[in-house]
Amino acid sequence: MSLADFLLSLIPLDTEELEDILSHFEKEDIPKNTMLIAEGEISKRLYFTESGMGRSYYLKKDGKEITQWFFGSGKFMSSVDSFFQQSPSFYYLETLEDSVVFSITKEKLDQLFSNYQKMEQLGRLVSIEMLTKVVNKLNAIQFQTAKERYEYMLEEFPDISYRVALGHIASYLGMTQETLSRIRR
Amino acid sequence: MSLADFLLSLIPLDTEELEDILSHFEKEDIPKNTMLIAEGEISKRLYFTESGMGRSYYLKKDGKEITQWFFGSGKFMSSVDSFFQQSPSFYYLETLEDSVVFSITKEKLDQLFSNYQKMEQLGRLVSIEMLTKVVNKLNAIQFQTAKERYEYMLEEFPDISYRVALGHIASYLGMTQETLSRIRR
DNA sequence: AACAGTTTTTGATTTATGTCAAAGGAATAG
DNA sequence: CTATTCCTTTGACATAAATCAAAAACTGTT
Repeated sequence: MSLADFLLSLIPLDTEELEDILSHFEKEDIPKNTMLIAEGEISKRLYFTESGMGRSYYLKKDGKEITQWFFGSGKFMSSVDSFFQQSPSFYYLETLEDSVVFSITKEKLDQLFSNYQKMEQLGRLVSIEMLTKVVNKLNAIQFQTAKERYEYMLEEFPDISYRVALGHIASYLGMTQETLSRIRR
Repeated sequence: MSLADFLLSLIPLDTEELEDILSHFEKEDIPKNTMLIAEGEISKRLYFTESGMGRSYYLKKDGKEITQWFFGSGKFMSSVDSFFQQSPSFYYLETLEDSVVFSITKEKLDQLFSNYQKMEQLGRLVSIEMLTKVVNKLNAIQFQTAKERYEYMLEEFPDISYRVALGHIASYLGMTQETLSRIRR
């Protein structure tokens, strides 16, 4: 999904406004397995995924990677708190496939927020959508068996299950790779 | 924390604006154990908690209550998706203590959003703060032992642990009451 | 103060999932 | 095309936490 289509699906914009807003973003082609943000860095850019796939993850004390979220086409990805608070990121962000993204800096986004009330509104709508999804995942994780969690994932993100490595999905769902492998069989 | 203080802590407002914004809210005294929203209802109001405490919860298929979130002083409470999408609520919302709240309808809030860009901004900031907290909880729940989860709770919400029934906290943390009781000892 | 109801604690047992280890498959690079 | 590395599956065993059950400690009400 293109950024223009995404914007228009949430807020009405005339051609001029749309052009101006898009001009604040930069298109980038990013190869798979590229790190966009590392732990401890301050996230400089927010990325809109036009095509491809990314994930955020963090490292547990024992060094294990825990996938925190997957970002597919039509989604914004970033280390949310790091980008908005300009604080060191707790997460890594990387592409899992060759991706086309539109990125924007915090300064430019703030310009958009102050120039367009509609962009504030968009920010609010996107945040609430994300909040709802995270809450859904939390409920799924918190009181369901490993099998039910995998079924939740198949429903909520059907494409991810075959595009992404098993280990990434397992940690996303809060279980080991071995358990997920047994469930799938 | 009063609603006025809360607003001013996030966005600058002159006296007139503040007065006007506050006039859209209604103050209510709500006794403890009052149900504000039941499952299946469409949430009519968003509540700002000035004092007291509330929680949202849902029922599993087996009838067990799962606490989804606690709302203390200075927080907005509602069934987020139900209120903003005006869809049937998946959650119950109830007070756990006598509470003073300021409530607002969706129509009035939308008026505020369109009259004041600053209110859109506030909506965005509040959503992102909530998103960050939910993500933190998710991380805590997903890969920590029951004991570590309880410790996370003591840090993040120190007051809740002694104001709220054990069973409510246990389900919030994704464990049984018995387990939490053993951890506490 | 005593009762009824609720909430918390304690004990014994079961179970889902984690851990460790190794083998089998698939992907990537030279 | 072959070798190296990475990813997935399978097996045996360990363990944290759930379940079931009952006793003990609170709480509020008459």
